[in-house]
Amino acid sequence: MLTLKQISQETEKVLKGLEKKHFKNAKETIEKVLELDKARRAAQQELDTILAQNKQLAAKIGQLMKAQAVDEANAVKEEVAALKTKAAELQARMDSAADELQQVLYTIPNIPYDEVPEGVAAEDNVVEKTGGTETPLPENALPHWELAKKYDLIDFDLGVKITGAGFPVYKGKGAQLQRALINFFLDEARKAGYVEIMPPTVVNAASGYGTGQLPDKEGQMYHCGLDDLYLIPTAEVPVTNIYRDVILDEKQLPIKNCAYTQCFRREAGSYGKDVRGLNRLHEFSKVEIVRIDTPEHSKESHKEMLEHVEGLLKKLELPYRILRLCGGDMSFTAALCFDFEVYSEAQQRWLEVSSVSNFDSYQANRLKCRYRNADKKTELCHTLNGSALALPRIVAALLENNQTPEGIRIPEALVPYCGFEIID
RNA sequence: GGAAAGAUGCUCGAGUGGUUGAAGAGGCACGCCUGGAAAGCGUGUAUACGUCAAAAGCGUAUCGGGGGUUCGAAUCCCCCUCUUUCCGCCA
Repeated sequence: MLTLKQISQETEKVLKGLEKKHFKNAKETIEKVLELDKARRAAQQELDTILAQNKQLAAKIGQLMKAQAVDEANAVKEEVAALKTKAAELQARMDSAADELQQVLYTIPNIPYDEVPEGVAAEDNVVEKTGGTETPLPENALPHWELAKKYDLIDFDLGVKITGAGFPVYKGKGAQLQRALINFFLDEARKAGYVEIMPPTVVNAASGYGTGQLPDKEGQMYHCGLDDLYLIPTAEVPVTNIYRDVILDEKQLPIKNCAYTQCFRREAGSYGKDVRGLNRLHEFSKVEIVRIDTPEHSKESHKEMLEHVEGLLKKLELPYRILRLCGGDMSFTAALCFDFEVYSEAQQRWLEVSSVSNFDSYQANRLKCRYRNADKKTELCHTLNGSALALPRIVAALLENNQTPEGIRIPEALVPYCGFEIID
């Protein structure tokens, strides 16, 4: 969430940012925040004074009791009683203002950086770069769900039987390909200096709040009611929460972690024409990269992450493009975000395979993830993350784009990981 | 599932009602000492909020979380959470 300092000291900038993000009632909400903050501070000032008096009187009673001056002590006690009622009242006022303030702050999204383009939706995103090799396919090219069936790689019906729609079963070379991609992505991340983490796949509510999935996306996560735990929608959640309530040393930054996990998303309300095959799943594999950094260096970090992801797509020989997301299409918590899409020749459409975001201090403020700077002062870190990469759509594009009359060709970089050059 | 014990600062660990934000030890940082290092000695070593233009300073809160008793609670009472150990069950 935004810091009170940002809101009170840079009110105009915040308002402009919220407008760019198409957040409704920005002005009223910000005014409400400032008002609640003022109320809270006023209550605290008064309360602190009373508590200080109280404390002194209590010490005095202690001394009197020791000196056996019971009558005098009792007189002071009466004095304290009056203060106590007042203190309770002020405490209640302060707490309710603080609670309400917190609730309002939760509803305010992050503000975009200046370099984020104006815009409402996906159509307004800006294509930054296009790369990779497009390979035109013959007329009778098949979409990946047909190919998956033809070569017996993925069984969607079997998934329905075992679990439900959106939980495919990978078989034979299909399963091997999954494992190959995961290892390939992890190795590439390790070579780029990311420390591998294998986190839990189930998290508690505190972690959900830490990275902002709660309360915002409550209905999008699978929830284990009996134990009040959530299946992770991305490794971002457990990995970033490693740094919740932590004060790092500046020397430790930037922290670079990567993790492979299964990801679970309910995708409530998103059934439709675009969800065929691997295009949208409830469970999928993904390698995520996460960085914790100083404010000064986070933009540089972001760039490095973009280059890393681009490198992966190049090695996989997939046609790709990089989109700079517009204010209206960015996620709630992002300050700057680039999407990577690969072109699916058979479906004739772009598929999103990665989203690389800088959250500025927004996420860190919720996480209370801070670092001690050179002056020994604690400051909020910046957090960043990106998919590197999510498997299903990569698999879709690989199958579709590399189909030949002989079978599906495996890109060179993946051959050592797969142990085969062609799926036939 | 049953039973027991426990949760204190970066770590270990003392503390059962009165200047305890918290003894002591370790670690770490800085300084002295040294040719250099070790040892030794000295100093320092939480966070949040408020006050302030800011810093210093000062005030308040915080000994797992919440509530209560009390003039006063790390210390007493209640509830919750978590951890550990033993038994049972089990991949």
